[in-house]
Amino acid sequence: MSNRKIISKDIARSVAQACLCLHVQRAARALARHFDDVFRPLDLTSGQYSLLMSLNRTDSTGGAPTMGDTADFLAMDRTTLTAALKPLERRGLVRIAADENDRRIKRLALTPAGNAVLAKAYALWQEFHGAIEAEMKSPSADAMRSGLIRMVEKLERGNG
Amino acid sequence: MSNRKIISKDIARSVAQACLCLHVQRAARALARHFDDVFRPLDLTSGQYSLLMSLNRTDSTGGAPTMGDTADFLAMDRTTLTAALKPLERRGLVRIAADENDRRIKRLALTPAGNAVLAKAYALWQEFHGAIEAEMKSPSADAMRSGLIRMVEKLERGNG
DNA sequence: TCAATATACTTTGATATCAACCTATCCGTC
DNA sequence: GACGGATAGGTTGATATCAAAGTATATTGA
Repeated sequence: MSNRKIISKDIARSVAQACLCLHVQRAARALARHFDDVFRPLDLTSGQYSLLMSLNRTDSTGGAPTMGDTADFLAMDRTTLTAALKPLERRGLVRIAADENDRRIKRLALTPAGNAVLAKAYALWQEFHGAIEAEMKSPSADAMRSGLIRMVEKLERGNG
Repeated sequence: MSNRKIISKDIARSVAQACLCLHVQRAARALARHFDDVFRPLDLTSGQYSLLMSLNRTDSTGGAPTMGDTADFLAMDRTTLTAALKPLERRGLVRIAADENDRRIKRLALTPAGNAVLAKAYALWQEFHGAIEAEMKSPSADAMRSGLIRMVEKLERGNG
């Protein structure tokens, strides 16, 4: 008894109800599939949409977003971003250029083609994202979103 | 003006605040990294933990969980599950066997080794998951979780 | 019976994800 | 300038993710 080596079905049930990891991953997969479908006419995934949209930002100095900057914003490993940019650069949607003053830094920018695709994707996003929020009723979506944001802040602070 | 082809920084900012896709993916990545760290001593990822824990269930007929059954539970594509099981089966943590009556169906089960690893992982999970919930204050974690669950239900119902 | 359809799962190919390790550049100090 | 440490990214290898197309088994209907 004291040296319990087997997880009972009751424990498994309670973990399945409580585990944030499980529910966040489930939601991530279901949402990604949904928006992958939405953006399929543009040959864009939901992750690529978030990445392209994130390039309309400035870094802490007001310049174009950098690799590290963007990876932090997306709560993504820097090496994941390197890989994720490759198909977008290959398609000519994103331009990557070394900073003039610090050759270590790479600055990311949307090309005109990237901007055009993003504008079309934004129209789709508005339609389908609005539908989801409407179905969830706003307060519930808001509570979920603020919980997610707070959780990421706390998780990232630890590793920072 | 009417044929706007460029996403302004203002629009990008509002999308970044509102987009559930972005915030759920961010949270999924941050949480996965965190629990990957937690489970690293057991050479287990957070996703593998959820998968192993999900095998302590019964399908709709009361039998051992099947592939499709488990994929649905995790809101995961069936082909993803096929791939995810391979390292676990190779390590001898999971056993996969064709159903006696319907050879199409594969039934999944934890091996004794799988159960032992899962029991150790569960102890770690309790400790670190409790800490996250405590930091978030319970009502906020609860609101987030129920929002996520409701969202997945609605998303999966559509595709069914 | 047997042909058509449906169901359960697999394989392949592309992208996503991260850890571990590596390279290039900058900065401070001597 | 040269060394040492710090910073910014890249590469490799393993797993995760899904779509498209495929295989095997079961069911249904003529």
